[in-house]
Amino acid sequence: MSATIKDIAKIVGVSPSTVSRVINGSAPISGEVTAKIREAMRELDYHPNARARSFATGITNTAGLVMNASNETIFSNSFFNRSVFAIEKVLQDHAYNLLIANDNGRSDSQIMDLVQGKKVDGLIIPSSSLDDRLVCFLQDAEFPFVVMGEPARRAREVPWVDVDNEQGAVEGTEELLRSGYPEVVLIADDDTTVFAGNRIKGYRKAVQQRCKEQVVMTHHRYEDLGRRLVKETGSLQNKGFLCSSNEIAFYTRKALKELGIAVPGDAGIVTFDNYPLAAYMDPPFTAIDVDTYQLGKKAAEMLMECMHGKKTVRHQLIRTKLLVRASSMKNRREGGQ
Amino acid sequence: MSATIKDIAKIVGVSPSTVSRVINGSAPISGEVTAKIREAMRELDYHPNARARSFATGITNTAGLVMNASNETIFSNSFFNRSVFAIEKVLQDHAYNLLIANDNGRSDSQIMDLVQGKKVDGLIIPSSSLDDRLVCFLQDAEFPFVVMGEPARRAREVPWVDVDNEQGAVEGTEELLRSGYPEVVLIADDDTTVFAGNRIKGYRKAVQQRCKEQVVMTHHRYEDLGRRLVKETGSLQNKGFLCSSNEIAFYTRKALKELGIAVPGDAGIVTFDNYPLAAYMDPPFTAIDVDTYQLGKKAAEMLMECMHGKKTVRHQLIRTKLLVRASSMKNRREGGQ
DNA sequence: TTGTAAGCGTTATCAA
DNA sequence: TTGATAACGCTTACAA
Repeated sequence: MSATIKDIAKIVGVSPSTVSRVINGSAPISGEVTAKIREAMRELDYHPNARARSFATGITNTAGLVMNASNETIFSNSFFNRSVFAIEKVLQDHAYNLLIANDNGRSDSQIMDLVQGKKVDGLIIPSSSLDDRLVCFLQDAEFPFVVMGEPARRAREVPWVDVDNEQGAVEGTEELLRSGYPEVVLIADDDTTVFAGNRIKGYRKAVQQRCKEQVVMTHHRYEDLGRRLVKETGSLQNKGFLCSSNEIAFYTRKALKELGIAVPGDAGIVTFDNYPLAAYMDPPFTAIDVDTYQLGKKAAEMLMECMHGKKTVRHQLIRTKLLVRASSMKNRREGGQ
Repeated sequence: MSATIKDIAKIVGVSPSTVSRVINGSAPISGEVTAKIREAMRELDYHPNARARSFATGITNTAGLVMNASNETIFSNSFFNRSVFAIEKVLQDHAYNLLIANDNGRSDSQIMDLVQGKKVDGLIIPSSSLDDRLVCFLQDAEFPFVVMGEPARRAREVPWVDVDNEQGAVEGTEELLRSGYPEVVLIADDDTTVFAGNRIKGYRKAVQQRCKEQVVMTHHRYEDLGRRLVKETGSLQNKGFLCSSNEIAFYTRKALKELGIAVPGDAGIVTFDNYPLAAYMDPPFTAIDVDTYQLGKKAAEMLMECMHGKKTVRHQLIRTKLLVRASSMKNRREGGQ
């Protein structure tokens, strides 16, 4: 068996509490005793038992991250990866561990189990996993948590971090207008999610009075996109397309090609999200990039503050960054890398 | 404060141990008492304290997954996501939790901390994080662990799961030969990693006697790829290219285009890995798909067995699957989806 | 600056 | 089938 605090105490000839105090710096101990204890710890290769410690203190030094795997997009998505990396880093800097749980959507929620079983001191939860019942539960328990993504309900009373989708849409739209496409069309899968709503809001803000609003919903179906675009917005010549995903952008570009409309030149494309896909398209897509590392970082930092009882900013938006590539230009410039 | 086992005991008028036995089914208890205890647990909304339990039993019911973030590719990579999802699922089915730790490569390793601090009962470690020192440490401690990816050293004495890169290379090569490209060239970033070595091995096995071996290393540099290919292998006409990554495949395709060589038709491409990128290329790339879900699942299952002391298969290869798309065909068939 | 002793919630050992 | 009692390793009043 591994050495315990008692073993150290015995060897040095002090009480266990003294050893504990040296380990935690929780009380002043004479230099001499401290040195002897340190020495003994090294000799016995002593390492504090985190289990025992967390049991004694009531603190686990662990935060939980909920992933929502019902949402398949998480996979094609570097979102999760970078966020996890960032979260882990922040936690580690505070000597916290990261527990990952999957929200299987069942009622015997794993999320509640983490709280009730006292397995974690705080939670980071995707907005897709947040329902009223869970919010009530967490609030009743006064349990620290942060939501990733602006939630559809109770957004005011719950702390969250999100990407500034509105700003991203504004910048994407303006890029197309600025490049010389007088009309900009927003193409999204649907308008039911909060993030889609925010993108539409930003788009509206940007086109306001400069051109007419044209929003097309794909409902996740991309065959026949060209014809639908023509039907809903008229000629595609000289239009800029603000696409809400790389996939939409791909099918838009394909539709335009089939209709003999050059990109860039005859039409421009800007897409949300910057997966490797975007840069490798022909032409490379101008993208509204989301810093998911930052998103995770902010979420973790906010959670750390919550767990330590600090009253702090409750909502944070991460700015997007426009990566200008060929697809949004107006005058075709071939030969660029 | 939340209810404890003692509260239940007091209400029902039994001893705490009896309550514990009902909870764990660790000894036969009369139906009547059992019912009363169950009832009381419901009434007080009792949930066992996992911390206390793990302290008492010495079992954390938690497994650790090490991620190696020094390896940037992890990000563009659905690898990690799907594997994590699978691992979490297996663990959850066994009532285990998943702890994520980042290997920061420093000597005060977080990995060792998990073991020494008794935070986890077992570990899943990427081969990139495995060095001799760590292996010795884990073996000395007789600590259960499984490696993801065949390790470069000590492969025989350590349990691991990996993708069958050799088989994948065989199938990819054969697809190109079968399609009618008499010469197949393998393009890889380097030959220093185990997985690259296995791919080369598979490629060699497949071309053996059917055509001459032509292996080109990019060393992660892709400008000028066309010229280098010509220089090292001669005319690119009628060649099949087995690319070790989607990125290589992209640049190969680009180079061929610039040289006026049609894909498919004049040349064929098969790529390892099936990121969204591959399917969205023009033409869509035939891909050697890696089931990372399966990889994670097997790793977790193997770990569960290790943790429960079962002697079991120590090495597992996950078969790859060839997804045939347009890029490996011989006769151009346009118009297909 | 240090020691004593209680306590954290659960399980496990021994008796009954 | 049940109950005492100790034990798990550490922290933390309270005393000294």
